[in-house]
Amino acid sequence: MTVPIYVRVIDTVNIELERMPKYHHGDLRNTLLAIATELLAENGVQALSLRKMAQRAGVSHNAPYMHFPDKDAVLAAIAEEGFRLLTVDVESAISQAGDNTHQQLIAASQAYVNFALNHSSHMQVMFRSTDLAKYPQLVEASQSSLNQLFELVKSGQEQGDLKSSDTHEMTKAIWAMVHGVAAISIAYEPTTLLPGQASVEDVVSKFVNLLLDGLTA
Amino acid sequence: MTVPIYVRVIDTVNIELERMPKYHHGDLRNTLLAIATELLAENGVQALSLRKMAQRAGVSHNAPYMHFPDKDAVLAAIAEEGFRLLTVDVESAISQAGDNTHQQLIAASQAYVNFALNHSSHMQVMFRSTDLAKYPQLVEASQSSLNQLFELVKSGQEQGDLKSSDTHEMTKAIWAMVHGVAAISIAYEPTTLLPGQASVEDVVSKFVNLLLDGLTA
DNA sequence: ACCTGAACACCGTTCAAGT
DNA sequence: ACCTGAACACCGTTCAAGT
Repeated sequence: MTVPIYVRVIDTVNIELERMPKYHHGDLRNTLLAIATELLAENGVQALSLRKMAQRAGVSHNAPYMHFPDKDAVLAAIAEEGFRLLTVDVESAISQAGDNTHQQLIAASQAYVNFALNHSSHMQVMFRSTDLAKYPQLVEASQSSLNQLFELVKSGQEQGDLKSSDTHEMTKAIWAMVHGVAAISIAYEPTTLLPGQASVEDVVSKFVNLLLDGLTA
Repeated sequence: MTVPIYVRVIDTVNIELERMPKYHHGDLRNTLLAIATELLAENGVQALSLRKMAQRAGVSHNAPYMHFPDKDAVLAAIAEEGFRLLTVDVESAISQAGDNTHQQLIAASQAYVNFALNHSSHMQVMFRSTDLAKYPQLVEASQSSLNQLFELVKSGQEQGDLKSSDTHEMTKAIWAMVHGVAAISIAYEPTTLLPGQASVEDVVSKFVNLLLDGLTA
Protein backbone atom coordinates (compact mmCIF):
# COMPACT_ATOMS: atom_id res chain seq x y z
CA MET A 1 0.00 0.00 0.00
CA THR A 2 1.42 3.38 -0.93
CA VAL A 3 -1.29 5.58 0.51
CA PRO A 4 -0.40 5.27 4.23
CA ILE A 5 3.21 6.06 3.42
CA TYR A 6 2.12 9.11 1.45
CA VAL A 7 0.01 10.26 4.34
CA ARG A 8 2.81 9.81 6.77
CA VAL A 9 5.15 11.94 4.66
CA ILE A 10 2.63 14.76 4.51
CA ASP A 11 2.26 14.43 8.24
CA THR A 12 5.95 14.86 8.85
CA VAL A 13 6.02 17.90 6.58
CA ASN A 14 3.13 19.45 8.48
CA ILE A 15 4.82 18.90 11.79
CA GLU A 16 7.94 20.58 10.41
CA LEU A 17 5.99 23.50 9.02
CA GLU A 18 4.18 24.03 12.26
CA ARG A 19 7.11 23.64 14.55
CA MET A 20 9.82 25.45 12.58
CA PRO A 21 8.49 28.94 13.16
CA LYS A 22 7.87 28.49 16.85
CA TYR A 23 10.06 27.63 19.78
CA HIS A 24 12.89 25.23 19.00
CA HIS A 25 15.45 27.49 17.45
CA GLY A 26 18.69 25.69 18.02
CA ASP A 27 20.75 28.82 18.31
CA LEU A 28 18.60 31.87 17.82
CA ARG A 29 21.31 34.20 19.05
CA ASN A 30 23.76 33.27 16.33
CA THR A 31 21.00 33.02 13.75
CA LEU A 32 20.03 36.59 14.57
CA LEU A 33 23.61 37.81 14.29
CA ALA A 34 24.03 36.13 10.91
CA ILE A 35 20.78 37.70 9.71
CA ALA A 36 21.91 41.07 11.02
CA THR A 37 25.04 40.80 8.90
CA GLU A 38 22.89 39.97 5.88
CA LEU A 39 20.55 42.90 6.49
CA LEU A 40 23.47 45.25 7.03
CA ALA A 41 24.97 44.28 3.68
CA GLU A 42 21.59 44.57 1.97
CA ASN A 43 20.16 47.79 3.31
CA GLY A 44 22.71 49.51 5.49
CA VAL A 45 22.77 50.24 9.17
CA GLN A 46 19.88 52.70 9.05
CA ALA A 47 17.44 49.99 7.96
CA LEU A 48 18.55 47.40 10.50
CA SER A 49 15.72 46.70 12.93
CA LEU A 50 15.17 44.07 15.56
CA ARG A 51 11.72 43.41 14.15
CA LYS A 52 13.07 42.70 10.68
CA MET A 53 15.73 40.39 12.09
CA ALA A 54 13.10 38.49 14.04
CA GLN A 55 10.82 38.26 11.04
CA ARG A 56 13.57 36.82 8.85
CA ALA A 57 14.47 34.36 11.58
CA GLY A 58 10.83 33.27 11.69
CA VAL A 59 10.28 34.21 15.31
CA SER A 60 8.11 36.80 16.99
CA HIS A 61 9.30 40.38 17.08
CA ASN A 62 10.41 40.18 20.66
CA ALA A 63 12.09 36.82 20.67
CA PRO A 64 15.43 38.64 20.29
CA TYR A 65 14.95 39.99 23.81
CA MET A 66 15.54 36.48 25.06
CA HIS A 67 19.15 36.78 23.91
CA PHE A 68 19.91 40.50 24.04
CA PRO A 69 18.83 43.10 26.59
CA ASP A 70 18.23 45.72 23.87
CA LYS A 71 19.16 46.81 20.38
CA ASP A 72 22.36 48.40 21.61
CA ALA A 73 23.57 45.00 22.78
CA VAL A 74 22.76 43.49 19.40
CA LEU A 75 24.84 46.17 17.72
CA ALA A 76 27.69 45.49 20.15
CA ALA A 77 27.58 41.79 19.29
CA ILE A 78 27.57 42.61 15.59
CA ALA A 79 30.55 44.88 16.10
CA GLU A 80 32.37 42.18 18.03
CA GLU A 81 31.84 39.72 15.20
CA GLY A 82 33.04 42.39 12.78
CA PHE A 83 36.35 42.73 14.58
CA ARG A 84 36.86 38.98 14.38
CA LEU A 85 36.18 38.99 10.64
CA LEU A 86 38.52 41.92 10.20
CA THR A 87 41.24 40.18 12.18
CA VAL A 88 40.98 37.10 9.96
CA ASP A 89 41.30 39.17 6.79
CA VAL A 90 44.26 41.13 8.08
CA GLU A 91 45.99 38.02 9.40
CA SER A 92 45.61 36.32 6.04
CA ALA A 93 46.98 39.34 4.21
CA ILE A 94 50.01 39.51 6.48
CA SER A 95 50.82 35.83 6.04
CA GLN A 96 50.56 36.13 2.29
CA ALA A 97 52.92 39.09 2.15
CA GLY A 98 56.67 38.55 2.08
CA ASP A 99 58.77 38.63 5.24
CA ASN A 100 59.59 42.27 4.65
CA THR A 101 58.20 44.51 7.40
CA HIS A 102 57.18 47.29 5.07
CA GLN A 103 55.42 44.88 2.72
CA GLN A 104 53.60 43.28 5.61
CA LEU A 105 52.49 46.62 7.00
CA ILE A 106 51.17 47.69 3.62
CA ALA A 107 49.41 44.36 3.06
CA ALA A 108 47.77 44.59 6.48
CA SER A 109 46.69 48.17 5.82
CA GLN A 110 45.25 47.29 2.44
CA ALA A 111 43.31 44.42 3.98
CA TYR A 112 41.93 46.77 6.63
CA VAL A 113 40.72 49.32 4.11
CA ASN A 114 39.36 46.67 1.78
CA PHE A 115 37.39 45.16 4.64
CA ALA A 116 36.04 48.60 5.48
CA LEU A 117 34.90 49.20 1.92
CA ASN A 118 33.45 45.74 1.38
CA HIS A 119 31.63 45.75 4.71
CA SER A 120 31.04 49.43 5.21
CA SER A 121 27.83 49.00 7.21
CA HIS A 122 29.49 46.49 9.47
CA MET A 123 32.38 48.91 9.91
CA GLN A 124 30.00 51.70 10.88
CA VAL A 125 28.59 49.51 13.62
CA MET A 126 32.09 48.60 14.77
CA PHE A 127 33.03 52.27 15.14
CA ARG A 128 29.79 53.69 16.38
CA SER A 129 30.27 55.39 19.71
CA THR A 130 28.87 53.37 22.56
CA ASP A 131 29.37 52.66 26.22
CA LEU A 132 32.35 50.34 26.12
CA ALA A 133 32.08 49.54 29.80
CA LYS A 134 28.93 47.58 28.98
CA TYR A 135 30.61 45.41 26.37
CA PRO A 136 33.95 44.08 27.57
CA GLN A 137 33.96 41.38 24.89
CA LEU A 138 33.74 44.06 22.22
CA VAL A 139 36.71 45.84 23.72
CA GLU A 140 38.59 42.56 23.82
CA ALA A 141 37.83 41.81 20.17
CA SER A 142 38.95 45.24 19.05
CA GLN A 143 42.09 45.07 21.13
CA SER A 144 43.03 41.69 19.77
CA SER A 145 42.67 43.16 16.30
CA LEU A 146 44.97 46.00 17.26
CA ASN A 147 47.36 43.58 18.88
CA GLN A 148 47.95 42.02 15.49
CA LEU A 149 49.39 45.27 14.28
CA PHE A 150 51.35 45.70 17.48
CA GLU A 151 53.15 42.40 16.93
CA LEU A 152 53.94 43.41 13.38
CA VAL A 153 55.43 46.71 14.52
CA LYS A 154 57.37 45.03 17.31
CA SER A 155 58.98 42.48 15.06
CA GLY A 156 59.73 45.26 12.57
CA GLN A 157 61.54 47.13 15.31
CA GLU A 158 63.43 44.01 16.38
CA GLN A 159 64.59 43.47 12.83
CA GLY A 160 65.76 47.06 12.68
CA ASP A 161 63.27 48.00 9.98
CA LEU A 162 61.44 50.49 12.17
CA LYS A 163 62.63 53.10 14.62
CA SER A 164 62.80 51.95 18.20
CA SER A 165 60.45 54.57 19.60
CA ASP A 166 57.48 53.51 21.76
CA THR A 167 55.90 50.47 20.12
CA HIS A 168 52.38 51.27 21.30
CA GLU A 169 52.55 54.81 19.99
CA MET A 170 53.85 53.68 16.66
CA THR A 171 51.18 51.01 16.37
CA LYS A 172 48.43 53.45 17.13
CA ALA A 173 49.79 56.02 14.72
CA ILE A 174 49.61 53.47 11.92
CA TRP A 175 46.17 52.38 13.02
CA ALA A 176 44.94 55.98 13.06
CA MET A 177 46.29 56.62 9.59
CA VAL A 178 44.80 53.46 8.10
CA HIS A 179 41.50 53.87 9.92
CA GLY A 180 41.32 57.45 8.75
CA VAL A 181 41.69 56.31 5.16
CA ALA A 182 38.95 53.75 5.74
CA ALA A 183 36.56 56.13 7.48
CA ILE A 184 36.97 58.88 4.91
CA SER A 185 36.62 56.41 2.06
CA ILE A 186 33.39 55.07 3.49
CA ALA A 187 31.86 58.48 4.13
CA TYR A 188 33.20 60.35 1.12
CA GLU A 189 33.69 57.75 -1.58
CA PRO A 190 37.12 56.30 -2.11
CA THR A 191 37.64 58.81 -4.91
CA THR A 192 37.94 61.58 -2.33
CA LEU A 193 41.34 60.25 -1.44
CA LEU A 194 42.28 58.90 -4.85
CA PRO A 195 43.94 61.31 -7.24
CA GLY A 196 42.63 59.93 -10.52
CA GLN A 197 42.37 56.37 -11.63
CA ALA A 198 44.53 54.87 -8.90
CA SER A 199 43.24 51.84 -7.00
CA VAL A 200 42.48 51.79 -3.30
CA GLU A 201 45.48 49.53 -2.81
CA ASP A 202 47.71 52.11 -4.47
CA VAL A 203 46.45 54.88 -2.23
CA VAL A 204 46.85 52.88 0.94
CA SER A 205 50.32 51.84 -0.05
CA LYS A 206 51.26 55.43 -0.88
CA PHE A 207 49.94 56.83 2.40
CA VAL A 208 51.58 54.18 4.52
CA ASN A 209 54.83 54.80 2.71
CA LEU A 210 54.51 58.50 3.45
CA LEU A 211 54.13 57.61 7.11
CA LEU A 212 57.09 55.26 6.98
CA ASP A 213 59.33 57.76 5.23
CA GLY A 214 58.10 60.92 6.92
CA LEU A 215 57.00 64.22 5.47
CA THR A 216 59.79 66.46 6.70
CA ALA A 217 62.27 67.58 4.08
CA MET B 1 -10.07 104.74 32.73
CA THR B 2 -7.61 101.98 33.36
CA VAL B 3 -9.83 99.04 32.59
CA PRO B 4 -9.85 99.39 28.80
CA ILE B 5 -6.08 99.65 28.81
CA TYR B 6 -5.85 96.53 30.93
CA VAL B 7 -8.15 94.73 28.55
CA ARG B 8 -6.11 95.86 25.57
CA VAL B 9 -2.89 94.52 27.11
CA ILE B 10 -4.46 91.12 27.72
CA ASP B 11 -5.69 91.27 24.18
CA THR B 12 -2.23 91.85 22.79
CA VAL B 13 -0.84 89.02 24.88
CA ASN B 14 -3.52 86.69 23.59
CA ILE B 15 -2.80 87.64 20.03
CA GLU B 16 0.88 86.93 20.66
CA LEU B 17 0.14 83.61 22.31
CA GLU B 18 -2.12 82.57 19.51
CA ARG B 19 0.07 83.67 16.65
CA MET B 20 3.50 82.72 17.95
CA PRO B 21 3.11 78.99 17.52
CA LYS B 22 1.54 79.18 14.06
CA TYR B 23 2.76 80.43 10.74
CA HIS B 24 5.08 83.42 10.89
CA HIS B 25 8.44 81.78 11.52
CA GLY B 26 10.92 84.25 10.16
CA ASP B 27 13.49 81.66 9.25
CA LEU B 28 12.29 78.21 10.18
CA ARG B 29 15.03 76.51 8.20
CA ASN B 30 17.85 78.03 10.22
CA THR B 31 15.87 77.75 13.43
CA LEU B 32 15.53 74.03 12.80
CA LEU B 33 19.24 73.64 12.11
CA ALA B 34 20.14 75.48 15.29
CA ILE B 35 17.75 73.28 17.25
CA ALA B 36 19.21 70.19 15.61
CA THR B 37 22.66 71.20 16.83
CA GLU B 38 21.24 71.63 20.33
CA LEU B 39 19.53 68.25 20.27
CA LEU B 40 22.66 66.57 18.94
CA ALA B 41 24.72 67.96 21.77
CA GLU B 42 22.07 66.99 24.31
CA ASN B 43 21.06 63.48 23.30
CA GLY B 44 23.27 62.33 20.46
CA VAL B 45 22.52 61.50 16.87
CA GLN B 46 20.38 58.48 17.68
CA ALA B 47 17.77 60.62 19.44
CA LEU B 48 17.59 63.32 16.81
CA SER B 49 14.15 63.30 15.22
CA LEU B 50 12.35 65.66 12.91
CA ARG B 51 9.34 65.57 15.18
CA LYS B 52 11.36 66.67 18.19
CA MET B 53 12.98 69.47 16.21
CA ALA B 54 9.57 70.68 15.07
CA GLN B 55 8.18 70.50 18.56
CA ARG B 56 11.00 72.56 20.00
CA ALA B 57 10.59 75.08 17.21
CA GLY B 58 6.91 75.34 18.09
CA VAL B 59 5.65 74.19 14.71
CA SER B 60 3.75 71.13 13.58
CA HIS B 61 5.64 67.91 13.07
CA ASN B 62 5.68 68.23 9.33
CA ALA B 63 6.52 71.89 8.98
CA PRO B 64 10.16 70.85 8.43
CA TYR B 65 9.09 69.33 5.13
CA MET B 66 8.54 72.83 3.84
CA HIS B 67 12.28 73.37 4.03
CA PHE B 68 13.79 69.92 3.59
CA PRO B 69 12.68 67.06 1.33
CA ASP B 70 13.42 64.46 4.01
CA LYS B 71 15.45 63.71 7.12
CA ASP B 72 18.49 62.82 5.05
CA ALA B 73 18.56 66.36 3.70
CA VAL B 74 18.36 67.75 7.22
CA LEU B 75 21.34 65.66 8.22
CA ALA B 76 23.24 66.87 5.17
CA ALA B 77 22.54 70.48 6.11
CA ILE B 78 23.68 69.79 9.67
CA ALA B 79 26.86 68.22 8.32
CA GLU B 80 27.48 71.18 6.08
CA GLU B 81 27.16 73.54 9.01
CA GLY B 82 29.51 71.29 10.96
CA PHE B 83 32.23 71.64 8.37
CA ARG B 84 31.93 75.39 8.53
CA LEU B 85 32.27 75.35 12.31
CA LEU B 86 35.24 73.02 12.04
CA THR B 87 36.90 75.26 9.48
CA VAL B 88 36.55 78.26 11.77
CA ASP B 89 38.12 76.40 14.69
CA VAL B 90 41.02 75.12 12.62
CA GLU B 91 41.61 78.49 11.00
CA SER B 92 41.74 80.15 14.38
CA ALA B 93 44.19 77.55 15.69
CA ILE B 94 46.48 78.01 12.71
CA SER B 95 46.53 81.77 13.01
CA GLN B 96 47.35 81.54 16.71
CA ALA B 97 50.26 79.17 16.13
CA GLY B 98 53.68 80.52 15.23
CA ASP B 99 54.83 80.83 11.63
CA ASN B 100 56.56 77.46 11.88
CA THR B 101 55.03 74.88 9.53
CA HIS B 102 55.29 72.02 12.00
CA GLN B 103 53.73 74.05 14.76
CA GLN B 104 50.91 75.14 12.50
CA LEU B 105 50.23 71.58 11.36
CA ILE B 106 50.11 70.38 14.92
CA ALA B 107 47.87 73.24 16.02
CA ALA B 108 45.49 72.55 13.15
CA SER B 109 45.43 68.84 13.97
CA GLN B 110 44.77 69.49 17.63
CA ALA B 111 41.90 71.82 16.73
CA TYR B 112 40.45 69.15 14.46
CA VAL B 113 40.52 66.46 17.12
CA ASN B 114 39.27 68.83 19.81
CA PHE B 115 36.34 69.78 17.60
CA ALA B 116 35.60 66.11 17.03
CA LEU B 117 35.60 65.37 20.75
CA ASN B 118 33.62 68.44 21.74
CA HIS B 119 31.03 67.94 19.02
CA SER B 120 31.15 64.20 18.56
CA SER B 121 27.52 63.87 17.49
CA HIS B 122 27.95 66.60 14.96
CA MET B 123 31.08 64.87 13.72
CA GLN B 124 29.20 61.60 13.31
CA VAL B 125 26.67 63.36 11.11
CA MET B 126 29.47 64.98 9.11
CA PHE B 127 31.06 61.61 8.40
CA ARG B 128 28.00 59.46 8.01
CA SER B 129 27.96 57.81 4.62
CA THR B 130 25.45 59.38 2.28
CA ASP B 131 24.81 60.06 -1.37
CA LEU B 132 27.12 62.99 -1.96
CA ALA B 133 25.72 63.60 -5.43
CA LYS B 134 22.54 64.84 -3.77
CA TYR B 135 24.33 67.38 -1.60
CA PRO B 136 26.87 69.39 -3.61
CA GLN B 137 26.99 72.09 -0.93
CA LEU B 138 28.07 69.53 1.61
CA VAL B 139 30.87 68.39 -0.66
CA GLU B 140 31.89 71.99 -1.14
CA ALA B 141 31.97 72.68 2.60
CA SER B 142 34.08 69.60 3.29
CA GLN B 143 36.44 70.41 0.47
CA SER B 144 36.93 73.94 1.64
CA SER B 145 37.81 72.52 5.03
CA LEU B 146 40.35 70.23 3.41
CA ASN B 147 41.65 73.07 1.31
CA GLN B 148 42.72 74.83 4.47
CA LEU B 149 45.12 72.01 5.17
CA PHE B 150 46.22 71.93 1.56
CA GLU B 151 47.33 75.56 1.73
CA LEU B 152 49.23 74.85 4.91
CA VAL B 153 51.06 71.94 3.32
CA LYS B 154 51.78 73.89 0.17
CA SER B 155 53.32 76.80 2.00
CA GLY B 156 55.28 74.34 4.11
CA GLN B 157 56.68 72.83 0.95
CA GLU B 158 57.51 76.24 -0.48
CA GLN B 159 59.39 77.14 2.65
CA GLY B 160 61.34 73.90 2.38
CA ASP B 161 59.90 72.52 5.62
CA LEU B 162 58.14 69.62 3.91
CA LYS B 163 59.19 67.26 1.17
CA SER B 164 58.16 68.30 -2.30
CA SER B 165 56.15 65.20 -3.13
CA ASP B 166 52.58 65.52 -4.41
CA THR B 167 50.87 68.18 -2.31
CA HIS B 168 47.43 66.60 -2.56
CA GLU B 169 48.71 63.23 -1.44
CA MET B 170 50.55 64.72 1.47
CA THR B 171 47.53 66.75 2.52
CA LYS B 172 45.28 63.74 2.43
CA ALA B 173 47.76 61.61 4.32
CA ILE B 174 47.76 64.13 7.14
CA TRP B 175 44.00 64.41 7.01
CA ALA B 176 43.62 60.63 7.19
CA MET B 177 45.93 60.41 10.18
CA VAL B 178 44.23 63.19 12.09
CA HIS B 179 40.75 62.04 11.18
CA GLY B 180 41.68 58.52 12.26
CA VAL B 181 42.70 59.82 15.66
CA ALA B 182 39.41 61.71 15.88
CA ALA B 183 37.25 58.80 14.75
CA ILE B 184 38.91 56.29 17.05
CA SER B 185 38.78 58.71 19.96
CA ILE B 186 35.06 59.26 19.46
CA ALA B 187 34.20 55.58 19.13
CA TYR B 188 36.66 54.14 21.64
CA GLU B 189 37.25 56.85 24.19
CA PRO B 190 40.29 59.03 23.87
CA THR B 191 42.06 56.77 26.35
CA THR B 192 42.27 54.06 23.68
CA LEU B 193 44.96 56.10 21.98
CA LEU B 194 46.41 57.71 25.08
CA PRO B 195 49.16 55.84 26.87
CA GLY B 196 48.46 56.96 30.41
CA GLN B 197 47.74 60.41 31.68
CA ALA B 198 48.71 62.26 28.52
CA SER B 199 46.34 64.87 27.11
CA VAL B 200 44.65 64.64 23.74
CA GLU B 201 46.83 67.49 22.57
CA ASP B 202 49.93 65.52 23.49
CA VAL B 203 48.80 62.48 21.58
CA VAL B 204 47.90 64.41 18.48
CA SER B 205 51.20 66.22 18.57
CA LYS B 206 53.08 62.96 19.01
CA PHE B 207 51.30 61.20 16.16
CA VAL B 208 51.70 64.09 13.76
CA ASN B 209 55.36 64.24 14.64
CA LEU B 210 55.68 60.55 13.90
CA LEU B 211 54.17 61.22 10.49
CA LEU B 212 56.46 64.16 9.92
CA ASP B 213 59.59 62.28 10.95
CA GLY B 214 58.71 58.87 9.54
CA LEU B 215 58.77 55.46 11.14
CA THR B 216 61.55 53.85 9.16
CA ALA B 217 64.81 53.36 10.98
C1' DA C 1 13.75 28.68 29.83
C1' DC C 2 11.86 30.21 25.67
C1' DC C 3 8.52 32.28 22.99
C1' DT C 4 4.03 34.81 21.77
C1' DG C 5 0.32 38.71 21.21
C1' DA C 6 -1.31 42.92 22.66
C1' DA C 7 -0.14 47.37 23.87
C1' DC C 8 2.56 51.83 24.34
C1' DA C 9 5.04 55.71 22.88
C1' DC C 10 7.61 56.98 19.37
C1' DC C 11 9.30 57.48 14.41
C1' DG C 12 9.40 59.37 9.00
C1' DT C 13 6.43 60.39 5.47
C1' DT C 14 2.17 61.47 2.78
C1' DC C 15 -1.93 63.98 1.84
C1' DA C 16 -6.03 66.65 1.99
C1' DA C 17 -7.18 70.79 3.92
C1' DG C 18 -6.79 75.42 5.81
C1' DT C 19 -4.81 80.66 5.58
C1' DA D 1 3.71 79.85 -0.13
C1' DC D 2 3.47 78.09 4.36
C1' DC D 3 1.52 75.45 7.80
C1' DT D 4 -1.78 72.01 10.10
C1' DG D 5 -4.27 67.44 11.49
C1' DA D 6 -5.25 62.92 10.42
C1' DA D 7 -3.48 58.80 8.79
C1' DC D 8 -0.08 55.05 7.45
C1' DA D 9 3.46 51.84 8.10
C1' DC D 10 7.10 51.30 10.74
C1' DC D 11 10.09 51.32 15.11
C1' DG D 12 12.03 49.65 20.26
C1' DT D 13 10.41 48.10 24.41
C1' DT D 14 7.36 46.21 28.10
C1' DC D 15 4.33 42.88 30.02
C1' DA D 16 1.05 39.36 30.90
C1' DA D 17 0.39 35.00 29.19
C1' DG D 18 1.25 30.49 27.19
C1' DT D 19 4.37 25.86 26.71
